[in-house]
Amino acid sequence: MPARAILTLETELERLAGAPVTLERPSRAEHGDYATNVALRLAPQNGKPPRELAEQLAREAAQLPAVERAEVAGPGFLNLFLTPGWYAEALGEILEAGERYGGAFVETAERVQVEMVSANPTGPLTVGSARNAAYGDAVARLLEFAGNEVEREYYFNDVGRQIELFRESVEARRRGEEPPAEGYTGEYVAEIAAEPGDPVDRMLEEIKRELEAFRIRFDSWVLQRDIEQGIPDVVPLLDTYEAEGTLWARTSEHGDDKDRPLVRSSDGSYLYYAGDVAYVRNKFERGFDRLIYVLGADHHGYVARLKAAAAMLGYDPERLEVLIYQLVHIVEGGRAKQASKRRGDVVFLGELVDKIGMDAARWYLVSRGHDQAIDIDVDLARERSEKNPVYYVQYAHARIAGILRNAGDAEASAEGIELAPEERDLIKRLVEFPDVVREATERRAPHALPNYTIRLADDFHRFYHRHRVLESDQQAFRLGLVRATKAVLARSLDLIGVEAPDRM
RNA sequence: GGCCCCGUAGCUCAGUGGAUAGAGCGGCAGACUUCGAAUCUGCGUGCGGAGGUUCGACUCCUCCCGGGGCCA
Repeated sequence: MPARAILTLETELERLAGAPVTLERPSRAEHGDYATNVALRLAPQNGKPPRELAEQLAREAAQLPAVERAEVAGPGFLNLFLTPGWYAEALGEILEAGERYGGAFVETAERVQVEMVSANPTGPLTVGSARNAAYGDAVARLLEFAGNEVEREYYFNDVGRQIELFRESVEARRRGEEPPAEGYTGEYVAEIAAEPGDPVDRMLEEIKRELEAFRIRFDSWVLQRDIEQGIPDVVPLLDTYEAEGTLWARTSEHGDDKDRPLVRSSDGSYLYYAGDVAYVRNKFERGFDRLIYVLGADHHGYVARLKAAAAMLGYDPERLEVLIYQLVHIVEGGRAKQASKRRGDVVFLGELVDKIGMDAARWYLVSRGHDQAIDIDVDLARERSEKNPVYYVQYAHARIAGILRNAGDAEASAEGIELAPEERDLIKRLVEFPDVVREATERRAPHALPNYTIRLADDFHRFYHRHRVLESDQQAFRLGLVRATKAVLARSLDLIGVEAPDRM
């Protein structure tokens, strides 16, 4: 959903052109404030040269109140230069909306569940889980801001081989014995052993603390044990057959590349997929319109089988969405390490936060595309953190807060008399925000926000250096401009779970 | 062998059909008696390779090469 000032202009141009028009920002200033390629797209069907169509459109567009002048360029682009009145309208819209600007754009709100992290409570959260958390939470925040109702869920194993192994490892430690073969040996095992109580419960408490500190609030914590109770009810609902002493689900009929085993006939024990299906059913029965799973790239095989589960249960598979992010690799001494919680040679979320800080950690983990694998060199983390762009963006916010403190209750306005290039650029950047948010939400790609925020901070810093806000001949307008900038910076940072400080 | 992700500047990465492909880091040279210098200004012969689609391709299609992952 573009800003209203853009939508209005597009609608007027559509009326003139008789075809859909989308405006884009040219990279070069001499190509105008906005441009459209509508003449290029229309030329083939009209049998006229694109430039001729563009010339006619330019003459008509120049009559619009928002348009100062319209020019034809290149193969047939229409370049528009806008009036101060248009800028005032655009800025007024932002000031009116404040931090709500750019949000609440969905046509029909959905009840969405985002299941994320869901790491086994056999150790503290790793940086791999932290990426899941940072990415999943940013997607959830975007969906909320868009106008949906979102719940965050954490699913954890409280039964199974790894859990038993973890308990045995801690108990062996308490008795002063060696851990079992393939058991857990990390330092945190000793710390848990030194305290009373069930190791799994303690670990789970620790994980909850870590996630809260990481600014993620979960609405529900679901136990594997509880979900598995639904298995006997769900198996009869599926398309199954018996072969090789096993009951199979015919998932290959629903887009999976092969069928999945459900029940071992010899002892009636349930296999892993049976639990997956029971969980899918459980989620749908709780009334969600959309289920989102956030999984690492090593789980990409789950996509087809989870969608097959939804289909077999009679739900539209489109309502079940699996977001896959690429893995985090640990690099130490220039060499990649094989991360293993069991052996303890892994980097934990807590260590990353200790080295680079909470804001830099959240920023860093979400600022790369989720399709991009991340390397973390922990030795370099602190050094790099001092140069993290998050501080550049936060500084812009703090600077504005300082100006507004000094301004007291001075009046702010959207009306500028004469607009400098830096003021036009800053307003156009703010006008981009609703599009950035919508696209980031629809593509489940929150990394667009850090990138946008850097450009916004950049435009602000440049403006700041060339123009005084207070005690200038345009104080009210410039106060309006920086106030709008502050609101959009704060919202952008909030969407990725980073704080927007008033002082640094 | 099948499937998924990636190859863009020295390094880390943006850019899912538009004009002369961008930012951060690193490097060099400048700017504070003025609202916060954690800032600003200037300096850049790069899209792995080959075909194809299009008025127009980093972007879409096919094949090849290279890196990561899952399954067999």
